Amino acid sequence: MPALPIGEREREILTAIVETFISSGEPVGSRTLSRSNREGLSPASIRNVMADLSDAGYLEQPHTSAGRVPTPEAYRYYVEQLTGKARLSHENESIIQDSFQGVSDAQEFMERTSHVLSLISHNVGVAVATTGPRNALEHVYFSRLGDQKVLAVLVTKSGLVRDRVLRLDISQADLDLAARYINENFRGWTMETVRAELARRIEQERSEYDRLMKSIEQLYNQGALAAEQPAQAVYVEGAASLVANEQDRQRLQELLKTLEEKQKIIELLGAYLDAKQEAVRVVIGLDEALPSMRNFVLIGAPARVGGEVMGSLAVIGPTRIDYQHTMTAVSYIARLFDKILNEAE
Amino acid sequence: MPALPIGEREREILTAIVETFISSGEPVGSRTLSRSNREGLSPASIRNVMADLSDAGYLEQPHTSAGRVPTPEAYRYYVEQLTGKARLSHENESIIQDSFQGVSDAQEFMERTSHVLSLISHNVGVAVATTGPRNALEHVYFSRLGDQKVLAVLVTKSGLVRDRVLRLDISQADLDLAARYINENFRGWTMETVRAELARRIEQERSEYDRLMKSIEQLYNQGALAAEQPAQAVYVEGAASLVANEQDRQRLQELLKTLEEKQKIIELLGAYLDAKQEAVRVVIGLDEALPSMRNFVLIGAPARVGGEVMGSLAVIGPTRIDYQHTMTAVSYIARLFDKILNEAE
DNA sequence: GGAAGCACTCTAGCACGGAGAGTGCTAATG
DNA sequence: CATTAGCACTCTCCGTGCTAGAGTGCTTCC
Repeated sequence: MPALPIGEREREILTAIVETFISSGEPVGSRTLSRSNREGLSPASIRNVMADLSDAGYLEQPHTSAGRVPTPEAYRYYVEQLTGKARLSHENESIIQDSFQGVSDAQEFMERTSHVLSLISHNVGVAVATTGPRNALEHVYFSRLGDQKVLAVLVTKSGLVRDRVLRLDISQADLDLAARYINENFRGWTMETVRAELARRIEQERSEYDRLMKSIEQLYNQGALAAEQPAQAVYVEGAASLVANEQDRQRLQELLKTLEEKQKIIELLGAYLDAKQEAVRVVIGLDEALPSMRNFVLIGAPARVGGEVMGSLAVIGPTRIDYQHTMTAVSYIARLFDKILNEAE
Repeated sequence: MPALPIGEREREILTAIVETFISSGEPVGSRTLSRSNREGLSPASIRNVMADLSDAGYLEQPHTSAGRVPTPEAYRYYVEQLTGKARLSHENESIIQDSFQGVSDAQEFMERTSHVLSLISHNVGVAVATTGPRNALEHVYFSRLGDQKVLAVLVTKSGLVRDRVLRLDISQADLDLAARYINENFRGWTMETVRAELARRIEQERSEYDRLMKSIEQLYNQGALAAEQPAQAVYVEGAASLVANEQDRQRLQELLKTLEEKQKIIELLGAYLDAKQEAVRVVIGLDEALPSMRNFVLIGAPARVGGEVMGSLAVIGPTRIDYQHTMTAVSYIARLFDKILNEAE
């Protein structure tokens, strides 16, 4: 694959091919391109450039007498040179405004986000609300449910609620003491420091017989304070749109199956959307993370509140996606998230 | 459609047709049937019976020279005459045992249920956990999250947790008083009586200036004690299996879309699975409730704990579904639900 | 360097025809 | 008299052959 110095003409033709293919879905021929190209180059000249772009690995031909199709490389190049200055359309803006009307907690925001993203992008909208280790503890809350069972509720500053039932046999009085101890000592700490500090204290006081610490240790061991993602906080919507884009039934089936594996979706977003990045990220070709998602694209961003990552949102779609508008929508919603949840606290 | 007195021979042939069609998916011809039929009737005799069954509305022909396909009427008849004595296969039994290992709350049970059902039936598994008005209150719990926001957590005896963020400005002290009042007075009551009684007391003491009652009224008005279904407690899994069964892409798309509308799924189950019914219910033809589900079938049962309905579970699939095994699995899981959650309380 | 012309390649779509499966009817049969 | 064998008929499915169309690469000309 010889490196090609991409000049103005090459750039123009490549973006034209990408855009035409995105909107038509069919291999782009030199004739078609010559007609739409404003400089009025002849098909033959375009063919020359196309041949070069093929050599350089930007274009592919399904078969000898077909037009050209962009490779992942071409999409990457295309996305790179997008200005990113597009405004959200009025229609989409009002969809978004309507959808987030009255929403005030992260959980609910994320749920709507997946819906809105799938609506706007006509693809799969994904949103994950993370009860991450960096979230600040608001309080915990334990309640005996019956023999051997304790309900643990963990509330973060941001209003995320994580509940789980533990198999433990501790009296309500002891549970109350434990909750009180944790709330009084650790309110406002991040979950990760709470856990670390608790582990330390448990270790330290193990020698003495301390009823309180013993309850706490049991609760701790059963994961009462684990802040990982509860499965139901992954929202995926718009699977139906895959039907229109994927011809191969076998693959369609695999895709749908993958989308139902929430854990994989969490990993996918986790792998590509890191906390540091500011803007929208576009990942072309998801096969590294998920083999079934070869040829798929992720357009996503972390969801932050005042610098703290609270989750992520993304659109998953075929390489043939409207990059510009989707990126704009994702970035808009990510900012909206910060705004709405900031004003709340 | 003349009524046909269905005799032994008709019954046998009809069930044979239904079973053959379910397993092959292809129109059943008289020859095929004659071969598999143990009585060894000739194709010609079978044709006579088939003609009668067609007249009576039990069979249809895609075209003149094709075999016969059962009508919804035929499926209803078929299901009716099933003995229901089938045992769960060992394989399925161990799938179920493994999946519900360590599960102890309703929410989690339901989540797994949708998964297991889709796995066993190779169709769409659906489960809804209802925080119904008949659930008994364990306790409520309010926490101020910041300006104007209050987190309300409602826990039922059965371990269902329902949380929501309310827009209210009440001090934490007042919230604590309100929670305490409710917990002390109403613990163990059903949500519907709690709400009724609270409404009564609020009304009664409206005249006097009572700070406590005023907080409670605000909380009440904002729905802190509303027990309706939160959207995320609907679990749908196995959409991928539709791809294999539905040829028409247009319809496939509609189906997937419908499955994402949780509200519709809740209504669907609500409409067909009522609390009184004991056993598994089979509904053939869902087009009344959901037009996109023409030709689809629901096999479901309410999920009870000690007589109290806590949700419902069902398999949704094409008319060409393995009724016997699916019914067995649904009924088994419904009983398991009662067992697991009973032992818990 | 760009454009025009031309031979070549590959696919999509359609008509055609035979094989196969299934039916309904009628006449023969135990 | 119910059952069956036989037969003519119908309809789909599938492979074949053909054509139109789109697109390419290469060579030649400006």
